[in-house]
Order: sequence, then structure tokens, then C-alpha cells
Amino acid sequence: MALEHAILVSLLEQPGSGYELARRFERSIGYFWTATHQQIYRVLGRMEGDGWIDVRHVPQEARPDKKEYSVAAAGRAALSAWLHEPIQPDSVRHELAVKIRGAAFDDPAALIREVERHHGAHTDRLTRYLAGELRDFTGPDAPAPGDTGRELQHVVLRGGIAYERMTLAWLEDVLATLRRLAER
Amino acid sequence: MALEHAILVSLLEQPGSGYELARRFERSIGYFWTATHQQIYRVLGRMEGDGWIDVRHVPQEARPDKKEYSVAAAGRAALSAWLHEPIQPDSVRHELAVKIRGAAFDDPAALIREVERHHGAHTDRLTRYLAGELRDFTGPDAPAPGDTGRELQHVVLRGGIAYERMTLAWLEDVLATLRRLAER
DNA sequence: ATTATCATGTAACCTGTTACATGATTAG
DNA sequence: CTAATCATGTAACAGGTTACATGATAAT
Repeated sequence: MALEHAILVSLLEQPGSGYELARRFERSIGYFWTATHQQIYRVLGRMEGDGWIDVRHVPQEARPDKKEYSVAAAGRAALSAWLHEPIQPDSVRHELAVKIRGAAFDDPAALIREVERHHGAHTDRLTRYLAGELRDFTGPDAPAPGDTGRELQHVVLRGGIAYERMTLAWLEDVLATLRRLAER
Repeated sequence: MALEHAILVSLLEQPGSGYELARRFERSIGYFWTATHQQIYRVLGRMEGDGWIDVRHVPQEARPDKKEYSVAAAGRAALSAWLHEPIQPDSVRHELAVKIRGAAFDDPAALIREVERHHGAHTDRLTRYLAGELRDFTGPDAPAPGDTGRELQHVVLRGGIAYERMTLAWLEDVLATLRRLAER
């Protein structure tokens, strides 16, 4: 039950529409939580019903009108309560790892392409994260000392970067292993 | 739709009961896929209905009887088909990261304990993985060159180890950041 | 013409979690 | 006597995915 809370955090950082939230989940929030627009609209409806968020109808020209959501007092309270509850460490889901172990019962060499493809996708992600870090957290845009929000955003981004780097190194290990096995 | 496939891989490595599968998902398979016994029994029922697996009733003394499942031809074919399909790189879900960014709107110092707790849990996991590696993949029990299955199991375990090490380093970064913010 | 972007939603389905339920044996 | 291990399941609910659905503007 954390999509609600991820949305609350995002709306506290910056109010916005369901569409805008969906875009943020593709970008910055995407490196620690994912959600599609269908999920977001559903949850926004529930959160509005529960009084966690307020809506403001924003008419626009040359674009469809939008509903801008912002966090209400009850939402802030719900977030605060959740922050003080312990959660259990997340467990991983690596579909690719299932495939790698499954390859023992099929042709390991056939997996090489797939692993290379994943390596490419993770390289792209890492590149985007690093570009974001350079843009938002270095030079004149570095967070001022005491800018808690920005500092915390940065440490989470560093987590995303560390994850992608570790994944790339592991995929290279996997490729070397698969190639060694394919040679015989 | 990978629980089916994870179960197929596990049953190919070693036939077993739903209970045994649940235990494996807590251990070796747990570092890349999780499932509870409820989920496993439900999926085993469906897989049996689809003819992917065969059941053998095994009477036992001093223990409840068990149903031993093994992979049928149709199951092997289904696994093989899935192995040849491309999958999209897994997206991450780090509930703790949601909390860290949320802490900007609450008390960051209050998160320190929680992060320390997670650090402890990941340390335990890493210790277990390393013990498993030592036991199963070094010394006299090292996989013979050409033992594809064992080699692939090892590379997946190395992925679990790399993940835990990266996570621990990141959590230390998070702790340092939170402590710095709490000092002011 | 076609594709991309902005903007919102419904419906059906599949997956995952939590709680409930039973019952024997073995070790402390 | 209490907890752990072995063994299997049901039921209700929450969360996530896929497909369908609409409709405007702007850029190529």
C-alpha cells in the first residue's frame, strides 16, 4: 500500500494532474516506484473520496482542461502516520534471473541476445539518471545546505544510479558466463 | 506471468511438493523471486489442470503425505517458449525510497532507526548468501566445468550478492545524509 | 495523412497479500 | 506445555496489467 503514499509525496513536492503524475512516474519517481495512468486515476479517485487530496479544475486553452490535485490536511496526516510505521525490506523480482536459471534446461547461448538487450536498456537508464544528476544537483543548481527536500531527492537518485551500475556489472558477469558455456 | 515459470525451473532442478517449493522460495529462489505458499498452491492447481506438471502421491510415515510435482512435456514446452520471448527489464519498487523522499515533509531524523533496521536485515541476507556461496560453489563442491546448471545458479547468486552489497552501501549513504540533516 | 502530446477515464482480468483453517510429530 | 516443522488448502480483498475508449491540437 505505497502508491497512495508515493502520490502524496509527489503532490507535496509539486501539485499536479493525473497525467502529470503519470509522467513523473516515468521519470524521477520511476527509479523507485512505477505506476501507469490507469492505476493513478483509480487511486486519485479513492484518495479524493477519502479527503486526502483537494481538486481544482484548471481550464486551459488549446489543451484539454485538467484537474489539479494537491494534498489536503488528512493526506498529510496519513503520510505522516505511514512514515512512522516500520515497513519490511522490499524483496526483489528479477524475471531475467528466472530465465537465466531456466536456460540450463534449454539453450544458454540463445539468452545472450536477450541479456545484451537488457544491458542496453540499463545503460540508457543510467545515462538518463546521470544527466538528471548533472542538471539538478551540480553546479549552480546544487541544493543549498539545509535544503532537506533536494538533499533527500539526491540521495534517492544516487540509489537509482548505484542500482543501475550494479546491474550493468552483473549483466556483464552473466554475459561472460553464458559465452564461456556456449564455447564448449 | 513468471511465477509459473519460476516453479517450472525449480521443479526441473528438483521435483517436490508445494510445501518444499515454498521453502525454496524463502531460500535460493528468494533472491530473485518471491511467493507465498498460498500463491504456490493456487498456481500448482492451475498448472496441473493445464497439464504442465504431473503429480505423484507420496505416502509418508510420521509426517503428512505429500504430493510430489514434476514437470510434464507440456510444461517443458511452455518454459522453452517463454525463454525465447523477450521480456522487458524489470522495474524497481523501493518502498523505503518513497519514505526517504517523504521524510522531507516530516522529521528526517525519525527515519534513522528505520534505515538502520533495513541495513541490519540486508546484512543478514548478505551473510546468508555468502554462506550459501561458500557451501555450494567453492572447494570440493565447486561446479565441474561444463555443469551448466550449477554455473547458472552461481551467476544468479552472484547477482543477489551484488544487489545486497550495493544496497548496504546505499543505505550507509542514506544514513550519512540523514545524520547530516539532523545535525542542523 | 500520420504521429506525438495532452488529458481523462472504464472494464476485465490476473496477481499478490492477509486471514482463517486443520492436524500430526518432534524438540525444548 | 509450547513452539517449530511438515503439509495442504480456502476466502476475501487489494493491487497491478491490458485492452478499450474518446478527442483536441501541433508538428512532420
